[in-house]
Amino acid sequence: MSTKVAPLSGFPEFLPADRIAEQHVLDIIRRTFELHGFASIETRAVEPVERLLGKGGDADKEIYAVTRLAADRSEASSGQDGTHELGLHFDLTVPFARYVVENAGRLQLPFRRYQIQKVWRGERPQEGRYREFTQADIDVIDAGTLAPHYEAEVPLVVAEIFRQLPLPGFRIQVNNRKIPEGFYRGIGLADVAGTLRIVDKLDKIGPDRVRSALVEAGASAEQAARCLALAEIRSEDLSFVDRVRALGVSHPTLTEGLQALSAVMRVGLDLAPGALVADLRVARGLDYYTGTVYETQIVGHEGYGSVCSGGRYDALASDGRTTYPGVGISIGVSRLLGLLVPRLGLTGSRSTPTCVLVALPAEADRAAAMRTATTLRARGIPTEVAPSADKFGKQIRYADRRGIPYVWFATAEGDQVKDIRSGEQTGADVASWLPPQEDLHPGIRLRPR
RNA sequence: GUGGGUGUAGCUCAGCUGGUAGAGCAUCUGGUUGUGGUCCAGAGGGUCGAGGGUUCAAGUCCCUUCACUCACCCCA
Repeated sequence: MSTKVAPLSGFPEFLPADRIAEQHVLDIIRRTFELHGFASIETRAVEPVERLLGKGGDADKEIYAVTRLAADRSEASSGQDGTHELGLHFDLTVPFARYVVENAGRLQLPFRRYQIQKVWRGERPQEGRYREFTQADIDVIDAGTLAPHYEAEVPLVVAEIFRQLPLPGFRIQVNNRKIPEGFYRGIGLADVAGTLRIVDKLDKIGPDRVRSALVEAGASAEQAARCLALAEIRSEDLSFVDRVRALGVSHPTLTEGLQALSAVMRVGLDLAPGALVADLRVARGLDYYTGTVYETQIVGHEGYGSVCSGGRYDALASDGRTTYPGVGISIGVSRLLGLLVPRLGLTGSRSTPTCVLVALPAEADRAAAMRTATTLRARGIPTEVAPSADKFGKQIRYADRRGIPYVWFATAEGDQVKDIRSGEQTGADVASWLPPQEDLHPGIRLRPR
């Protein structure tokens, strides 16, 4: 057995400073979710495979199965005798829908929840695509019917979060699947899903290749042209409605979709102007979305992929008698960090939460140093004692390497604290000294590039 | 799952038509005998991804395999 260690592709791990940046982002997300009144839940990592299957398109190929190493065949089989094949969840929406059905009698509906957890997909990893990654979800689920105003609310929460991050800009693109669906039916194209999939590649392969792909898939030249005309519509205001109408297609589903998207955009224009873009080419997301869909690009990194997406699902959760429609949006925290850290140089302001290192003149002084540390900690100042009574130069270097801003010295003239960035060392009282607020806890910074 | 690329020190990489393994950065020590960062000197660190083959001789050529990586598919 080899002792050689190597990274596992698609299972990213951060060094401490970058992890601090990730935690900072997670803190912003959590604080903002709670500010909007979403309650936290955590669901188990596994679901019966049969529950996962068929909920996410090709997801079945991506599901990681979980079995005991020592399990025999009968134990791993699914079904009858109370045993089930288990799989790791590939998103947080499917488990949440299960959770709502399971606890419907104990939940107050409509239920607003957030959930920040790892998910797993057995894909080929590459930049921004992982096999294990963190998602931060909010969803609202109700019984029977779900008020449409929630479709406008969830992306605005995300916009509020993204505004707090050091991003060059972002666009939450919104569409309603009923628009292309009604439009395609209105011009006589029956294969809605297939057409969507081709049109969705517009950014990547350009209009000419989309046109030929559509024709190859059975559309006439004229139908292909009209699909492209629809897909090219994009607006930050409500003008997309007139532009769709100008294409002269009418279908009741199309009308429904236009009304729904208008309602979302109207709220966005009022409360977060510029954050939402109606973009009629957006189709992506898992199969279970039935109306509004969201996808988010970072300005200048459009090819990187969506860092946040979601939508409305009307039929995902059902116990057979009651259906629980919902709408939700999911921030791809790992993907977002995969952009922020390597591409934009985001990292932690230090590699440890420690604010003060208490220097140790001699090992015999450890007890006194620990008392000093205890006093500082009691006032909320993250503190550690030097690992050994090395020369002070080494102890200072210990702090410097980790980005710890202050070193505390007990001297014959009384306690002194040194700001190792400026080199300034001054007398300090362990019972009252406080660092500036911005030094108390690590924050984020951009690496000089 | 399909197709391409790359595997040499902790990291980034050099290593010619085969001839005894190298640099920079990082780490540690000393210069600096209890106040870091700069500078100078030195040291440690490698089954050259793994296995097989060709050869007097393989990091270098051939085969197999694994890993990583990029694109496709799909997606956060």
